[in-house]
Amino acid sequence: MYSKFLNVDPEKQERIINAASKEFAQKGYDNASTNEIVKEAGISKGLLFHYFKNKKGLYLFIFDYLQEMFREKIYENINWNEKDLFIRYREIGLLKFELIKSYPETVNFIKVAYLEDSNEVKSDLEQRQNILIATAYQKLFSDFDHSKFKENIDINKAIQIIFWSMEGFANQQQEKLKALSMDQVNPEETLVEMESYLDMLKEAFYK
Amino acid sequence: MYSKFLNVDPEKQERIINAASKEFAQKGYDNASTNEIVKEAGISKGLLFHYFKNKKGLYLFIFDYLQEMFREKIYENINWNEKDLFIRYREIGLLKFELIKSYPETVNFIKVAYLEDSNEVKSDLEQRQNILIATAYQKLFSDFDHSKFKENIDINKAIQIIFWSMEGFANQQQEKLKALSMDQVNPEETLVEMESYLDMLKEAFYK
Amino acid sequence: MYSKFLNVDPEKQERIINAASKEFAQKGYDNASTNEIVKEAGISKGLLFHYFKNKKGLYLFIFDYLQEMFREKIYENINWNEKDLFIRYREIGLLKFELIKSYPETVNFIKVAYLEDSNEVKSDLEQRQNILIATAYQKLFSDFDHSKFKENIDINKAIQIIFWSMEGFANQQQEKLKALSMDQVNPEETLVEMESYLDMLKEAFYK
Amino acid sequence: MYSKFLNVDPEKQERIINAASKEFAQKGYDNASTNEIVKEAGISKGLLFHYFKNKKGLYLFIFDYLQEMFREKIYENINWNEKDLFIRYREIGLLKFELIKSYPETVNFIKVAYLEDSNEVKSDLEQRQNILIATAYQKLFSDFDHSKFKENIDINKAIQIIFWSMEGFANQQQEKLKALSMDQVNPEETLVEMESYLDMLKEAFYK
DNA sequence: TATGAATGAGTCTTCATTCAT
DNA sequence: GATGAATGAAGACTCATTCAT
Repeated sequence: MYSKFLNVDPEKQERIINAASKEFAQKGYDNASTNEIVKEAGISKGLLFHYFKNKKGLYLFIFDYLQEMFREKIYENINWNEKDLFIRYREIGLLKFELIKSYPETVNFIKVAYLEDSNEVKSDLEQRQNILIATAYQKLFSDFDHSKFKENIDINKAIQIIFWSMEGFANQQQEKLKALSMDQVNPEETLVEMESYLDMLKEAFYK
Repeated sequence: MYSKFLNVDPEKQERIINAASKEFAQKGYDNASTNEIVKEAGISKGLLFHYFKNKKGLYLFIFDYLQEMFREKIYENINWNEKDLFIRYREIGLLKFELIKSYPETVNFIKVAYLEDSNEVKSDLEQRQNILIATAYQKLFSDFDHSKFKENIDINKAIQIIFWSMEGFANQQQEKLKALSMDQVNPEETLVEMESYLDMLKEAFYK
Repeated sequence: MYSKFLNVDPEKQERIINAASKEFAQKGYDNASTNEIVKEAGISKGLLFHYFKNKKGLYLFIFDYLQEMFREKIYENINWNEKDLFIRYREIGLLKFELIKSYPETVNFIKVAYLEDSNEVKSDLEQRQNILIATAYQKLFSDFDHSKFKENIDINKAIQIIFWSMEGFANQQQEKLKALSMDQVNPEETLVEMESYLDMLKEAFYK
Repeated sequence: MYSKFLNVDPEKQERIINAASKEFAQKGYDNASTNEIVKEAGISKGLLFHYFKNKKGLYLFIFDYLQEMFREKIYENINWNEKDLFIRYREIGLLKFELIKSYPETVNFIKVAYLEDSNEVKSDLEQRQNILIATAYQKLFSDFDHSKFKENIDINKAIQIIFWSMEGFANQQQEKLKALSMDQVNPEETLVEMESYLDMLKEAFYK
């Protein structure tokens, strides 16, 4: 499918991926300009379409490529034997922080893609997201040791609340990041704050 | 500012507001077409720009107008004397449900506006949202009776967790709504489910 | 449908019709450039699409417009009471000559349109041509006085032969015209030659 | 000129000729895509231009090649000793029918080439067609026995009328063919109808 | 000989905005 | 106030042709 692209000079591949993910993340699918992408990547108009056939092909390639990259990072960095929910969440939080620090543009692309509502790519994205949720996501946010929860509560609902809280916390931190530069943020502090939330939830739902 | 517009026949005002909010909600700022708006509203191209100067002016007017409308609805329907957090959340949940049922298009506009990332209006929207959060929002989600909380917990963090949980729940419900039509949803059921989450959180954080 | 266009300054209408029919006649539908048309007509890119929606709309408008123009000329200049086939063909030949002299570009457009095979407009053209053949064409090349034909021949086949001969003659003359300029052609001579063919066919098929 | 091409594997030559003639016949010179041709022929982009220098070179080669092929078929199948015009036309009609049945794509290419009006190849084609008409064509449609014609008529004009009638008939049959598939056509019937026209013309112009 | 990546001018079409009426 | 004709830059995408390998 994308064999043409995957056979070219890796440095050029990277330039194109960076240019495209940045443009798509900033402007969304419809308003991203292939003109801008080729200008930024330093390639000709025709070449982009030689590689990807059309704008949609480029977008979905970038999506798949980055998704896969993050999936790999996650697989490598999560201790799948650990079944304690709170320990897992600490790991996830730490990893998320690392990823944002290392690949800010691309993290942003993936995040924005979940909100993309251009008719042109909507259904393809939804399909991909359903697959993702049914696989990696599932594995990441379930399969916990239930024996540690208090006995008189609905465990699935408790897990939901923890999930929502962590998402809320992450969004809050990202909002802060927008205003400040990466350097001004103290990762230690953020992680300590996250832990304090996790501790409150542990106190609430664990025996 | 928009005095020209506000002096015209109210029925025409409504036609324009409806046409514009629908178009913006469906396509986002950049992809919304002023052509479509004037066609739907039954007015001429020039008149729209006579009233609002440019597309951005129209967008921000619509945003302010609808925001204000919802603010009024909220003020009228919330019992501001009630300081119990969980009772307040029940009221908010109920009200949200009513609003979605009565003004689906406009609720959608406001919701989408918070995700709008067109460079053209981004900063103006952020400014408005900051103001909002500092005023109405603040009032809605704070000023609670702290005496009912357990004594050894960080009350502000508990309030955050409850807020994030309710946001997560609302988003989950909206996802469901997308697939189903409004009629197929059982409001009773939704509210019961919401209450069960609230009860769990109450158990966790109240004395 | 094309009311926008039909309401503008007739001189501008003419410029656009001339520019478009010339471009389409020379290059065919697909290869005609709307860029060239607007340049030649002295209007902006957007205006053309304001009038005609798209290239196809422009093409079909031009086709209908010119077709109708020629239809009117034919109706005015043919003596419909005359039922003698050979007198009718003399009239048609004379009229054709006049039209080519007065509207060389547009005659060319119509002629080329019958050979157009772009998928984009093929079916629309065929439909129009079927209608035309079923109406004007039919009337022009049928309804003759059969009593003057020799009795032992197939009259319909005789009429066909006369039709094909006149078409062949007209094409031959147009080929000559391409090489020479209009001025160098002697209309008298052409008409005399045509008559000599008609006389031979009359001798062959009339009593 | 095309020595590079003529020295390669004949099977590959054939693949290229078939692919190119099909594409050109279907879309005309300008809209034919060299991309499609190389894809269909199973060769690389560069190789096509290595053989033929450019698109025009390819087109004219194909034209000459097919023209020559048909010229040979004609020479082999026409009885050049027979000087009777009507017998010759019967032979030609029969041969045309055979060729259309055996080489539909390539016959189509030649036919369409005569209507080709792309500026890029127009003059080259016209030149070739003039040469053709001055040679093979001349021989095919002239050099008849004049002694059989009625004495008081212009024999050259009579020959023209017969030529135009046969062309008209052939076009009429091809129109029919477009609607129907080749299998649905009854060759017997077509030839009988052709003969009836020839008989009428014979009656008209022969002693 | 053979490949196919690379080019960039050209294609039609849409758009917010202006301005004479 | 109200109209809608007019603008032209920008959009995605295609194409014949070249050239390093």
